[in-house]
Amino acid sequence: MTEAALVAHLDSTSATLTASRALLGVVARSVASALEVVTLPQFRVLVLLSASGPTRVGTLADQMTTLASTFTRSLDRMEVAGWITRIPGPGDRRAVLVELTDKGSQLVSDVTTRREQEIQKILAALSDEDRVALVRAFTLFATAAAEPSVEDLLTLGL
Amino acid sequence: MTEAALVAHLDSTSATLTASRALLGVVARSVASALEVVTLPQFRVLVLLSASGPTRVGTLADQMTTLASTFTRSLDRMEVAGWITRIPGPGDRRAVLVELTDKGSQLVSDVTTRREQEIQKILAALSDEDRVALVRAFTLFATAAAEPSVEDLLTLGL
DNA sequence: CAAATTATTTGCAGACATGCAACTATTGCA
DNA sequence: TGCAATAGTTGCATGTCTGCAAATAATTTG
Repeated sequence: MTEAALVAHLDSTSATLTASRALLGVVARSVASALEVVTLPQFRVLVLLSASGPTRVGTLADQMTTLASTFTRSLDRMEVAGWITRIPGPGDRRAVLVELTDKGSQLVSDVTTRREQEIQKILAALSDEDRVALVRAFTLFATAAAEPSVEDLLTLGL
Repeated sequence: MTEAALVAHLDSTSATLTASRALLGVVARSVASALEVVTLPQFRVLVLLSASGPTRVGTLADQMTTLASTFTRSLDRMEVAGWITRIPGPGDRRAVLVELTDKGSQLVSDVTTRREQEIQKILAALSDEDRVALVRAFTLFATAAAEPSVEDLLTLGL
């Protein structure tokens, strides 16, 4: 690698770090309001349900990397609070499906909406030309990066 | 806004959201290992200390938006675990400064290092030309996004 | 100098998550 | 049919965070 290329390399790393911080700010702000009414682990459950629809207790517990016993009790609290409901599993009568209530669904979509709105506001500050360049750059990056796993994203609550 | 511009706008939002997921995956993976040895609130404290150096108990408590009483006890645990030390405040003998131990400092820098390494690996897959475009685009984005506040970043632990 | 203020800690109480072990209900296999 | 495996819940114990009120020590103000 030439020296110029090396410098560009370091430069791009730092620019990426900065962008990641800006992005985290957006994410954090969008989630903040939800975290006033549910805990982070609970919000993660809501996000999983929002993405996958009604899911077995055990499956969710696995995805959350918690013991079933822990998870059952967390579900108890979430059910009392009205974020989810338990419905009998189809076929296997041992299984229990967890389903988002309207209220739970709303909470997740509020967060998503807020996030999208803020990103649009940011993008609105750019010229059409810059916006095109940005889309290309983000796409390049996303392509080069491995698709993040569910667990990875859940670490941060989304 | 013309219809075409509107479409481009929505398009860039979705591209940004997609890339943000990749970027967040990187951040999440970098933090994950730390969260095996400290809690999220504790890691936030370490990050604050890492950024600002020795800081008063009260100042930290404010930044963490927790009561001093809660915070004192959290510090107790962190001190026992060896992440921080308390040193007498200079001048005011009521004050107590919190300072990172080498161990605590190391934990934070491990996370940072891991994140930088992964970003570099991703960027290495790009051509020099693309990398330059990316630096410019990410910088644009970070600039257009308001600088995330300390509280915003702390919401998610960094 | 005495009184009010400030910085931190401690007492007390509650909510949530975690882990291990035991228990119930239901399935599936021999 | 009978017994092992599976899905989920419950008992019990612990660790962490959170909040309010009161205590302690040191500083500042009148």
